Amino acid sequence: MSSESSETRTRILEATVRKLEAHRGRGVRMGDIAKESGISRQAVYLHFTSRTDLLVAATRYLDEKLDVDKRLAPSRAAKSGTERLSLYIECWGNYIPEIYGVGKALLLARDTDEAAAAAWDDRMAAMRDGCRAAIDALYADGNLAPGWNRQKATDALWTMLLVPNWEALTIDCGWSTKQYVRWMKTLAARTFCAGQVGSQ
Amino acid sequence: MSSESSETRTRILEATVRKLEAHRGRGVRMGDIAKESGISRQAVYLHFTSRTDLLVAATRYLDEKLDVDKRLAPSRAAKSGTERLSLYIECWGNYIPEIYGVGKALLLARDTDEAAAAAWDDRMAAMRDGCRAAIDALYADGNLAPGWNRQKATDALWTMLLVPNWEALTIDCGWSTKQYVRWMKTLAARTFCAGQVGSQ
DNA sequence: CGTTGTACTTGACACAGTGTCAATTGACAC
DNA sequence: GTGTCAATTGACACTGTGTCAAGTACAACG
Repeated sequence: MSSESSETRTRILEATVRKLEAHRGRGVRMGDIAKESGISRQAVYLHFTSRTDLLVAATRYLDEKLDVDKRLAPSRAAKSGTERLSLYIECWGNYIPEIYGVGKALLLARDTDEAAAAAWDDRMAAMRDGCRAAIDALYADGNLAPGWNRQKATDALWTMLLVPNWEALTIDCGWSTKQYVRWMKTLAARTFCAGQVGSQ
Repeated sequence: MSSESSETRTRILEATVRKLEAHRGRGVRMGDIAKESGISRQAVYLHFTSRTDLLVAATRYLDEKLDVDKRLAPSRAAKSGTERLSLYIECWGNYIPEIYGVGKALLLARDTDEAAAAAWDDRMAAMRDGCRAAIDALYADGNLAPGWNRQKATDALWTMLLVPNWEALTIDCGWSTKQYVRWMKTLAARTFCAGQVGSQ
């Protein structure tokens, strides 16, 4: 059911993404999505078994559409750990605003739904892999700042890059995503790269 | 109604705090709280107009019980900006785990309820005041690291200290609160204090 | 042409949780 | 005793999710 790709299914996914984007992931009901898709509420359930199922599918759909892998390529091709760290933050930082609505909805569903929690955790685990790869690259260069081991450094970097921090700085404090990215790069470099001092 | 202080009211608040603490703020229903208080569900509504009203009251109750003001005294009495920053982080960092359950419940209600959102924002605004005070003290000493203005530094410090970061490091990554506090102090000192280098 | 299958519609309904309402009980005070 | 106040009981409205059954529209196929 939720694995095939029909025209209607895509229309539902498009509508879901649109609605969630528009409402920042909050208060979007199955009926709203149905209306936006131009079909009945029940028809949505013909394609997705539950709200969570739909949210998860929408996340995957968006990932595909935005081509995460392609975006990550530069970071993977980096010549040094320092460069890799910087490029990874650049990539992820600019990705957050694009998935924010859908992500937020999943994050909210997380608190009542086991499956949503798993899907979100999966997502965060993937992001964590990127963090670990950057830290490992730094370590391989002998450039991981003293006082860190790879595990703890990965923990700290992963936490820094979590969505709520982007949310706080941009939505609550009014920073632009560009400012956010710039700051995170500086902070990470200063924190994890040996011999780095750098000012803001 | 929600302003007087009867014996039953206190019992409800105690029960609420206990339940939320035990379940980390998730999935606690009005009926559960009533049962925990040893009264009927409807009786709870005789004391609190809504779930949100109860949550907000529980937050205030807990604040009073834990005596926030007293805890903040050392930080306020600090002799230097650097010390103030450190003591503030110490205080807040150790406070988070004690209010986590209730805070989380409020944070979750925030997404569906206007009043809960306002209550939480209030709370965060208070925390932000503490951040601003620390940054101002640093600035007054001429010790705010170059590249920062007070506004942006307050934004950044406030974001660092937000609950989700504690949540990620302790609950998801398994750090102790002690480790968390130590790291936040180091990070903040290194980031905001002029001439500071410091290792982990 | 009729048959069959598929996608969708309509409307009813079960379920959980919040919040409301009305009638009742029990205790204590005057 | 009578009044008052706190609490109880049970019914109910409302919202949103998810299910179910019957019906419709349409295309493919004999």
